Amino acid sequence: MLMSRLFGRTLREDPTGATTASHGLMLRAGMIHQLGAGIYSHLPLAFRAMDRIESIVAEEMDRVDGQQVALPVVHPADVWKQSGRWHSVGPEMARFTDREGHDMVLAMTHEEVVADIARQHVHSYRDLPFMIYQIHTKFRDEPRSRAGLIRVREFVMKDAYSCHTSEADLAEFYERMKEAYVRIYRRCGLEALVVRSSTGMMGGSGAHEFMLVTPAGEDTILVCASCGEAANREVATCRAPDADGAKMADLEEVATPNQTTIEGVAGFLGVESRETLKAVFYTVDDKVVFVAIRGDLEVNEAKLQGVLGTAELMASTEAELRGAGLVPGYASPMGVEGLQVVADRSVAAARNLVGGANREGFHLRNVNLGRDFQAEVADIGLVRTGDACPDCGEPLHEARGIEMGNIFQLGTGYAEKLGATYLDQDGQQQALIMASYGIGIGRLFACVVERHHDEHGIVFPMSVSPYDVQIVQLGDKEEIETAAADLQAGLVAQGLAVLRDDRKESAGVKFNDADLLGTTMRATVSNRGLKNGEIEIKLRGDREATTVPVAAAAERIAALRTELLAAIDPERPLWDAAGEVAAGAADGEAEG
RNA sequence: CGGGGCGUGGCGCAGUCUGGUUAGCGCGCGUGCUUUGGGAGCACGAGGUCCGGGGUUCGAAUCCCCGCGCCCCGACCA
Repeated sequence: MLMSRLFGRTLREDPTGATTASHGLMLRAGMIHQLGAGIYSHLPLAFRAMDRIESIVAEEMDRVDGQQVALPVVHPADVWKQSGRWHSVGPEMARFTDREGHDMVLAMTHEEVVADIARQHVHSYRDLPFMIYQIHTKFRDEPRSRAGLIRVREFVMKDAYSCHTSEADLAEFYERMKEAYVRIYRRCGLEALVVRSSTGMMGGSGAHEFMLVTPAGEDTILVCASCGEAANREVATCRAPDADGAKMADLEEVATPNQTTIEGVAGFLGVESRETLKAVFYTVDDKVVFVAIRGDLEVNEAKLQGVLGTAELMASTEAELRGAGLVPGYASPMGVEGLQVVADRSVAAARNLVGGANREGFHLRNVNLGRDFQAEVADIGLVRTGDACPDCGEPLHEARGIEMGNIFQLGTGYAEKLGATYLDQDGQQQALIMASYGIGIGRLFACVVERHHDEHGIVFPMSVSPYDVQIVQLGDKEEIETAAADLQAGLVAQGLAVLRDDRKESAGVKFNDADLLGTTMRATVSNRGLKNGEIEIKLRGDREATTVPVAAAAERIAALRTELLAAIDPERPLWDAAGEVAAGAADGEAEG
């Protein structure tokens, strides 16, 4: 490819609104073009990089016996109604009606479609297990897209689905997929931190996410550096606080005029916030739920959703509280009939807290769960840095991460709802046990750039570089052009993807553009070099260049590519992701 | 959905508060000459529904009203 013919233009300045390195660099390199909020076109360079990522993904999926398919982007709503997600999934699913007035759906995931296929193509345990995958476009009408390709509404995703006859078989395959995912990221030059995660709208029994640790991330993860426990904050747990052995003191009403916040009450009464009872209210199915937690802690709504068995948590309005017999700012579950009360473990462990008196302007001292009110006790606290690891008790560390992929154990839910069954060895009809696995290709690409760049531009790993080598020819002399074209032909003959900068631009412009685009290898053909019969070779990530005789250049560069690819060992960690969290890397500045 | 910001040649911005000629600047783009190892110089030139629609006014990029779009923070989220 000639640079003069390459579609897409480089920019000298970051366009407005680029807040992350990957977004700014992709725009400056002319790789992406925004059509609307969270909707991007991929121009040639991005397409090529993503194509290489897709090849890596496909190879690893094939390696664990996956079979590639193509599933529809537009679905009749029927299957979604059968699974229940037509109703349970919110406006992030795009819906429309076709000309006949039938409800239709733009695909955001494909569990239903796979279950539908399975119910017609899988009849016997002999057909199982299997895994099929596709690399295809998804649309999710996210409430808020951000940061270039990191969070978009339309995106290319590798989604895979496996079906099994037993939980044990699923668990075994799930581990194979986990390894395949880690290999994919390593082959793209990234080390993933595997964390436990929420099953979210997928449902099911367990899930993991693959995080790139970076301050540009939008998820918060908690990691134990000593035992390796790692979880998304949504599901993170910590050791329960030790029970306070103090004796229960008598209830005592105290006046707390105009003190409706934890800080206010604690300050007014001269106690610590951890000695108070925080009340939070959610309305579920038109009923107010009273949620109690120690005053210095926060409620984790994802965990609370699990306890309440609902996906819809709405903060209650003042009117709803009054309707339930509660006094906002001074609320107490004591003496309120028919109120569902959920208390965090911290409340069960504590003694003699300060809580509301359910009377305007008054609080109660020495409130104790069990004696003064009853509640369902659960772990609903938001875990923070320094909390004790649930496994080993050492302090947990907090960091930001980008979710590069996720895997879900779905169980039999989808198969049961859609009637995807098979006959087992005993002739009994059984529901398929399913799992699904996703990787956003564009986001993974963004992660590569996020992690591999410097102040001049992208520094592509060999495996992902849109072109293997960029030839920079300096000067417009005939022999330069000829030598550069010969080198290009030689490299192409060796099977390399070559970008040759044949433009009539100054050396500075060409070098800067080469740095910006990030092509892994650079070959400079210049008057200065040709005088000695040499061509200069430089890796984008290296400071120093080397020279080789013109005649040997193509072979040397091809060999270099082979070496660079061979150096990628998907079995070996690229860096210590957990240690990085413990070191606070993702709270401070970005990595190079 | 709540809060904030922005919308002016391809990109980055000024001008808007305080209405007043042909709407500027830098980069980029075209042509010519000179230049060619880290974002060259000179000259000439092209390129604009000032987001859209109403309104106020002798006169609107500028003031008012109603929309639309995009970005950021939060909520939410595979």
